[in-house]
Amino acid sequence: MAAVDLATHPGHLARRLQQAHYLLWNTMVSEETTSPQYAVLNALVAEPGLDQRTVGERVGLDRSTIAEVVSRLGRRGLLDKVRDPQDGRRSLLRLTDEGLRVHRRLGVRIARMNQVFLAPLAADEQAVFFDLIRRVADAAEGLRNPAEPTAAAG
Amino acid sequence: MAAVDLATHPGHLARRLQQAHYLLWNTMVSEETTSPQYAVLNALVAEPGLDQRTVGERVGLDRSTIAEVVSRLGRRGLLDKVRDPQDGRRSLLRLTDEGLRVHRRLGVRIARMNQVFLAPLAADEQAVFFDLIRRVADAAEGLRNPAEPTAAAG
DNA sequence: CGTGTATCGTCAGTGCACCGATGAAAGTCA
DNA sequence: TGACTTTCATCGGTGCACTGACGATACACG
Repeated sequence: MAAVDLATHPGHLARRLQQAHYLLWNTMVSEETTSPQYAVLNALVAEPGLDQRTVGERVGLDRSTIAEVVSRLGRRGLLDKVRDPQDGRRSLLRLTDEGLRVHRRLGVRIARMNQVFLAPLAADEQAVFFDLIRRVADAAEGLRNPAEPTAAAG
Repeated sequence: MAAVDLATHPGHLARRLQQAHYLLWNTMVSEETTSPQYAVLNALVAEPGLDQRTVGERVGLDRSTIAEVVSRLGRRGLLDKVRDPQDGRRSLLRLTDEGLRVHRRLGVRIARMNQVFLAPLAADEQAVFFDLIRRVADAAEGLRNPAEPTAAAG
């Protein structure tokens, strides 16, 4: 009898939070376009013509995963993918008109969903919620990327 | 140019948080046993002989997923699975000695990992972190399960 | 008793997410 | 110029997570 309470395990809570979001997205936003797919569309709205690897970095997807997501978006005609003539290793990505349209259409629905998702928290609590999660996620990612040697690094 | 800041999207943060945890788990806890698998082991330590569906409910996994997780744990000899003689639809689960051993061994490593994971937050912030995430996740799950009609439901 | 309904587990299909290996392209340096 | 190293994309493998459909079992009602 040495069972622990999973509610005190941040990893378990993180997984449940993500599942909850997945369900809400599926019902309130879209059944075709997933949240990671939207993140890719959004990155390409901000910076058209970005290369695939950098897009992955922007949205937090590794090389294998971004390749699959891009492949699906391409199959649906939401983006175009061309080899960089300057650097034959890179794939440059650009949204199609349809891709732009999908991105714009989802924006409204996502805003509505976020309201529902965060409804249990008061406004000031929502700010704390964002801050705490971001700090934990950033720190954990920092453990992976051994810290770029900036000027004042020891 | 109508790109949004993904840092204001709770779903995106939830995904990044979970990925960060996944990486930390992989390096600090175990490469064989995943966090959901541990959750199942833990549920069976608390309540041996539970049926498969209820275990899934306890740890937040749907029927399909719990079936796969249980299958992997069974293949590794960490639990036994028998048909309920009272109800032929149910599968009853029970940890083996090896399953108990794995659960006990991981406990220490998980505690260490949680410390590292939550290190960026002060003690009182950690409490808030748990509270906010749990409230959001619970509420979103509640939207799915239409609320059991308790005595004072309207 | 028999028919209809609900529940449990499984299976097929889709999608995210990681690792490690591989091959192509680019850059470095002797 | 030729060999070494790095970087990017892809591929194969594993695992989590959901949906929808299916068969078997159990239950409830007439």
